[in-house]
Amino acid sequence: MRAFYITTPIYYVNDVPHIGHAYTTCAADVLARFHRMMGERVLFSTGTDEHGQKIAKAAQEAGLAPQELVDQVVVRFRDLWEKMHISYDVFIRTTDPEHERTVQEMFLLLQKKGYIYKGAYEGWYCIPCETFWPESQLEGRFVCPDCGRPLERLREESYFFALSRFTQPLLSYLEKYPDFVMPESRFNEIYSFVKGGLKDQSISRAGVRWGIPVPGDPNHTIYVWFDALINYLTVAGFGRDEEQFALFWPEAHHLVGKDILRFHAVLWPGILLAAGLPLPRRVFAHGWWTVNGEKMSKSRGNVVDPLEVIRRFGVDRFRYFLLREVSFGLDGDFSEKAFIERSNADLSDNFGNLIHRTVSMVLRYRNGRISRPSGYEDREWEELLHEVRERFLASMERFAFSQALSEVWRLVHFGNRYLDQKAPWRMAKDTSLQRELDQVLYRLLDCGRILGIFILPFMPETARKLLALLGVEAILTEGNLMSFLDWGKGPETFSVQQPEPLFPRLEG
RNA sequence: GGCGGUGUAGCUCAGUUGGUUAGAGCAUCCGGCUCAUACCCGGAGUGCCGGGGUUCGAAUCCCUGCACCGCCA
Repeated sequence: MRAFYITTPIYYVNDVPHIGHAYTTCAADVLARFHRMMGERVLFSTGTDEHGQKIAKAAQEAGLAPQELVDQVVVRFRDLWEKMHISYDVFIRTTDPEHERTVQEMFLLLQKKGYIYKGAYEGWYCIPCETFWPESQLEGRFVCPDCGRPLERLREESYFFALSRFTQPLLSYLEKYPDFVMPESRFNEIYSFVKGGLKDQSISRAGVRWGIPVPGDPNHTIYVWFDALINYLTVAGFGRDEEQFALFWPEAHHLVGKDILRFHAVLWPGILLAAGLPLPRRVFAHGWWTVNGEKMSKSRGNVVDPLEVIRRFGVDRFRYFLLREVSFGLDGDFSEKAFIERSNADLSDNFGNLIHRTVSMVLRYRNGRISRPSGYEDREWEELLHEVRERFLASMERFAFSQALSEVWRLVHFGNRYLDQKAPWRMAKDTSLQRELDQVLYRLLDCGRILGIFILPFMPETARKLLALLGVEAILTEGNLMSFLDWGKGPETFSVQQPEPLFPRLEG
């Protein structure tokens, strides 16, 4: 049985969840649900990154112990994922003992293999912020970019990971697997970055207490990114569950924001190569959301709260908008106007209304029951579905969610056009056309059933409602839905319920 | 400054290896329908950043100019 391992980054808990977190996690959820729908073994993980100086400082300011602070913020993430219908299998926290053990194990492994050495880290340091700043971020002015106070040149003992030794192996790997980093523009960036030569990476901090101790040298804690990246191994069962690890690790897919691509596409592969482990199948960097054309920031006060969007518009409208509005990988803009227009046009007018008018006619002309009539097959429908399915699958393979959805909507448009052309309301008045009326209505119900399957990964709640409306929700217990994605795979007799609009139009 | 990318309809974008009259959605205008959530269907449009080149043929390849974006320094 095929396996699929999909991860979100673990989110840093110095921030409460916003639309960016929701975006990545939603996309990961769609992939997880899609691969489950195809009958694969799926492992879907998300979680929180809880160590580091910033957390310790925030806790101190709040008068809490670091662990108390992170415990509080974690609840907000878990709560949002529940409300967004995120079907994660594992919620990992970097403070989990299991994870801390894995990180130390990896540290020891790389040390044993000779890829970790002790050296000194020299840079510009802000004493109040307790942060090192690389010269490239200082623009020639030696003041702290955070607080504006003067920096001091400081030298600190540190453990280093010999990343430079993996420049050539990583370059070869990128050449061999051009799909390793997606989209292509990001691949090019990473490739040229690696080509420029990699530097060894400091992977410990001497002054930071809130972190995982370096094995055998408790004055040092492990650098947050080394700590964080290894979460993907912890989840997969590294050093703990060999069977699970062998199944899922080679099938790992990482979804990341473009800001953290380099850690995932350079440092992380370096660590894995050093450890002698396979690299993930894919690292996909998606874009950012602006709000009403402006960058989202706390100081502007324009941060979109996903809970608020869900409360006002419903979870499936939100999920649909996130994945349909912009093509995955590009930046997008979130605005109420765009949200309402997208939702009304696609979900209410085209999709919801097609279902509604179909079911209404089945109720009106056939008391809600239609048996599969002979000769209901239709070549045009069949050809369209086969093409849509093929292109849908190809799009999903490339994480091209927006394209996948627009493929599905070709069926929706065809359904509406078909209804207009056939005009069943006229057939109903002509006793000689009763058989044809059955054929038309059955095709449309079957189309609704197939739409329900297609949208299941994207809008699970709506899919469930739709399939229940058509009386075919039993299909949801099937392990592999792919074989039901064809004509006539529905029941011998459709028995529909009284319809409520799936997506009432929103007032702008 | 180096490398990479983008520039297509009013707006957001798609255009596979160069091959008929360049597409989609939204917006606009006109017509139709009445099963439906004032929805849906049909039609009308307008367009390949500027300049030069290769070719029987260029949105697609090459050169150049301009504008914008990303990564790096």
